[in-house]
Amino acid sequence: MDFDLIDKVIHEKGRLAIMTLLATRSEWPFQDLKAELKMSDGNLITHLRTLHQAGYVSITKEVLDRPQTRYAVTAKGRTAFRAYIDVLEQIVKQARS
Amino acid sequence: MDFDLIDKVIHEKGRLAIMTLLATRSEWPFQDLKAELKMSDGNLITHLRTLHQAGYVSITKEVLDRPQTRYAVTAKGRTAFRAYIDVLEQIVKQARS
DNA sequence: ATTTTAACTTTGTGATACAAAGTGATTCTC
DNA sequence: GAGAATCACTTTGTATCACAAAGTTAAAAT
Repeated sequence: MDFDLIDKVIHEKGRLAIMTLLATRSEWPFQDLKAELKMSDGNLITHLRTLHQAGYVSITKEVLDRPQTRYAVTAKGRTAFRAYIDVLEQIVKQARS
Repeated sequence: MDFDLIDKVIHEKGRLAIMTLLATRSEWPFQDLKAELKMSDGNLITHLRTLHQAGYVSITKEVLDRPQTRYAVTAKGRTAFRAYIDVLEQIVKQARS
């Protein structure tokens, strides 16, 4: 098992939680993520920026009633997330044997 | 899914690799761990100390031919590791659904 | 015009990973 | 017995990072 396969961008409690959420719906407004994750604004946005810079998350800014920024997983993000989950699965499998 | 269940002591690439190795045998000499993990002395020993301070790893020092320090998982460590692996499994399961 | 809300940015603290180099003790080699 | 080698550290330094708290900007509601 090569643990260097672990994607450090995803392998962080906060960002793993974000990616897991993002994977379940096509889009998430900032406020929803914040409510769900109970992170501070600063912390949440920093993680989102990190994911965005890695190309894993897209950002859509729009002003409807109030300004609303929506976040979504990109194709690249989905691939990376899937790969990360595969690695976790391998680790679980190995640990159970 | 509550990502705060993730044990930060184990949830680190290096220490996860160490725990995974330690779980496979009853005891590991320092040199064997080093050879297997390809970490620097300082990095390896720091992670081992972190694991030891958490009560997850025991240390046995002995001088045979050469000094040899052997590391092993404690009962507490085994429980924590199993719990961690359970969390990973939950994450995998959720991500796949 | 002031307040409120969303979405940031900035600042600061504290922890941590990691490498590289140094230390002390023991043993092997000559 | 002196010097080299080996093991297991420790120390030092750098760079990154998580996270909280407080400040900022812009738009909309009152």
